[in-house]
Amino acid sequence: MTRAVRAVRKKELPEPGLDLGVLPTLLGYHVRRAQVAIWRDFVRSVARGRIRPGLFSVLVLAEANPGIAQFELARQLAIDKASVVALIDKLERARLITRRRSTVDRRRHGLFVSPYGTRQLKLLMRDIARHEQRFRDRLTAPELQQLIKLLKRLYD
Amino acid sequence: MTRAVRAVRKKELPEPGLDLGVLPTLLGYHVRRAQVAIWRDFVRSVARGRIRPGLFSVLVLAEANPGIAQFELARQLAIDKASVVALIDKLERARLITRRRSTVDRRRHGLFVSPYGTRQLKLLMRDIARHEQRFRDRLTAPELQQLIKLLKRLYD
DNA sequence: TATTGTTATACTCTATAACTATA
DNA sequence: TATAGTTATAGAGTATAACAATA
Repeated sequence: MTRAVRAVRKKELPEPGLDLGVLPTLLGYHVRRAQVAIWRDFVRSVARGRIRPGLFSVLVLAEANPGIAQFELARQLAIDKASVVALIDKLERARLITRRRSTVDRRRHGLFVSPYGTRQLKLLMRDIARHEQRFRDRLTAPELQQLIKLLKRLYD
Repeated sequence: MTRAVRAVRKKELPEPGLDLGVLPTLLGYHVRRAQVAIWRDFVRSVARGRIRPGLFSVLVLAEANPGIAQFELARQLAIDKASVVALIDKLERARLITRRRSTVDRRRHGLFVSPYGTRQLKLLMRDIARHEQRFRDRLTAPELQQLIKLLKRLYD
């Protein structure tokens, strides 16, 4: 490409400094970008990408609430109960969780983290801690508290 | 169900007050929940769900940067150039955007918002403003500025 | 009748690889 | 050789509808 053409292109086509228009004035834009940044770091650094944030949440909730029913998980994650089935299938195939039919209400399949799952969760938490730290390092302690407080305000 | 059974279930199965375990200590958890809340409100309230946040971003970027190339869009949105094609296809079918081959570099398809697209974007902005306002109402002006500043810190 | 879990199906958003046309 | 756009294909993640088992 000639020098003249390069000059023309500079005029005709927008280059490095892109105009973001109205986007930076929108709260949703910034929340989205922060979420994407954190999501990618999570996938890159936790369990070699084999456990995504969704599966991790399920594992934590099942560990904290032994015997939790799938529809309760669905409600907490704000997804349909049908969508939970695939998540649990995956965790069960990985031997991290077991379904046990409730003797009290036989429609329910209580979820229990296996001993192996508990051990794996402990290992996972080490990756998570490092992942978290990378973002906390960008904030002071009061800033972190303030940020969480304001985010809660958006979804509570 | 008998009264006795209800009592047993209360012991055996976790109910309303779910234990969230370690989740509330994680920054990513709160960012994710805020993002989901904003996303859902966007889909519910903007263009009757026919324009999602992704398409909206593309439209705004094309309007602010007439002739922008698809690979530049891809870089800005941090997605693959192949993924941009489907987005542009959709916007072109909706007559909001046109591809025009660059005369300078014939590999590039410059993107231009159509006059109709510009009008639609203006209408869209009214929905967006109301959507934004619903979340801004939960914060004071200084809190909003602080929140944006801290979110930027996470992805910059 | 209502609830819990499941299957079947489909849609959105994204990625990778291989291709074309241009540079 | 490298770049811009495209196609084909696949994999998450989600939804809806219909169903079986159970309450």
